[in-house]
Amino acid sequence: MSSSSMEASLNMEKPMFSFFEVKDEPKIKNINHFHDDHTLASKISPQIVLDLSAKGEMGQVREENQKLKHKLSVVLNDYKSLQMHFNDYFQQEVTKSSEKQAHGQEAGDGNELVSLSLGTVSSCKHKSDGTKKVNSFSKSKQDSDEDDQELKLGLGCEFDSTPTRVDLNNVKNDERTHTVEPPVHGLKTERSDDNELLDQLPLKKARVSVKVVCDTQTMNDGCQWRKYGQKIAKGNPCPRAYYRCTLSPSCPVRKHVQRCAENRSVLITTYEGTHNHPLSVSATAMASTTSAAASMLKSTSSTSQLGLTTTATSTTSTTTFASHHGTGYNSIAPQYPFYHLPKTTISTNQSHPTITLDLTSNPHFSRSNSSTFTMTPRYSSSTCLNFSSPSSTLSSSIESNYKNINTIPFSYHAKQTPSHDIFKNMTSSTSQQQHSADTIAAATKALTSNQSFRSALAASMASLVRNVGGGSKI
DNA sequence: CGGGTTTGACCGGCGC
DNA sequence: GCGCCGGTCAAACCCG
Repeated sequence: MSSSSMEASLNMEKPMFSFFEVKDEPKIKNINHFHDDHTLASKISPQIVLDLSAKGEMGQVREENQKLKHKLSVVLNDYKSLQMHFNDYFQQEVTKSSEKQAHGQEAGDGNELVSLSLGTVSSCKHKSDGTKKVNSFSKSKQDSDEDDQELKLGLGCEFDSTPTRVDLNNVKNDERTHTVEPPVHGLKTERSDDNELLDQLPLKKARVSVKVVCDTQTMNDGCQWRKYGQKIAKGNPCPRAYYRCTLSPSCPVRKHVQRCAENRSVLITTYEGTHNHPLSVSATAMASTTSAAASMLKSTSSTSQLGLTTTATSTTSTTTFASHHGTGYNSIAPQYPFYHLPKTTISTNQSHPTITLDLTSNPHFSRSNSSTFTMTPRYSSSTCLNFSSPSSTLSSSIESNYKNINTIPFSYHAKQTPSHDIFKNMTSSTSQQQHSADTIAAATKALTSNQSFRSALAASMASLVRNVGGGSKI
């Protein structure tokens, strides 16, 4: 090996040394050695001395390199061994969870995992796809060992082509590659019989209606909408306005807004579709609310019928993983405790499975034994309180950071923090005409001043960084 | 001038 | 087949 090639080799090895934080001792030793040799240098040619010292230095470095390579191979072997054990463990968990869920759905109880997706038919089928659910579950479980009574807060987009077994190395890639909402056709083949309603309506997207008391023309949900039509619907003198999401040109999400015929102060906003782009925090809040509702729609669909009214409790045993559509931003959602939805109505009007969240009356939120806070506070006329104004600087300012965190920081372990107090404070304002900007500012202040919230947010960020960034596989 | 809104026309599903 | 109705399109219009 020539000296130049050796130098090249050394240059290549150097990063590894620094990676393993090899101390400078060899170098120091070499320097001393160099000095010793240098005393001879006065008698011998300086060039020869340099060659000798360099060769000696390289020899020691090579020796260290060999040791480190050996250590590295040992570490890699340990890592592979651990990974195999890890996979085996998860496969066992998969089996257990599948059995649990199969029994849980039949029995109507089950674990309290909720998929939060803005319900689409394509995602509905996952309800019966036990394996996928478990995949999602197990993946999220990496971040938390809590296995029950938790809620996945995602922005609804669920895909059906995830691997049928736990392959931790592939899951992440799968999520990232699913950028297009799968076609709704042919879904029936994969769905189980317990989802009769949606089986009967395989081509219709689930809808989520939100009824709020609102003085403004539309409810500010953090998204950006463009009006594309208006109609006078039968039986309601108030016109219905049609909007589509303009945050992304290809976003399929639409909503229509209509005032209640009986009570003009009540605004009925119906969402349909799933965002295929990152959302601001405020928009995520809305999406998560509707997602939870959509999930409930799915989970209760087997018993739903026209006019069925229920208070949303932990009725769902759905554990489908909700990842943000096509972006992977929400590839791993931390698990959160379940919270209760407000008064909820499920119907199949117009052949669309629709769930309505009635936020116009005091919802009497209750807390389950296991925790949780009520995510959906009562809306007042100052609607923009909960979901910021589209024009708010909050949304835009958060947007950039939020692109890395699509998991909603709106909900977190309530065991740690009575976060509903935040909302109580936020919603305690009785000023019906309070400007949204003021409200947003207050909300921002309330959130950012809450240490626990920040901690939860940091944990959420860390979780995503671990799983989305850096390419780490476990 | 570009982007959003308005509004009449059009289309497709559904019931009779 | 026909009419009703919800939903969408697109040209005209408006506004900053």
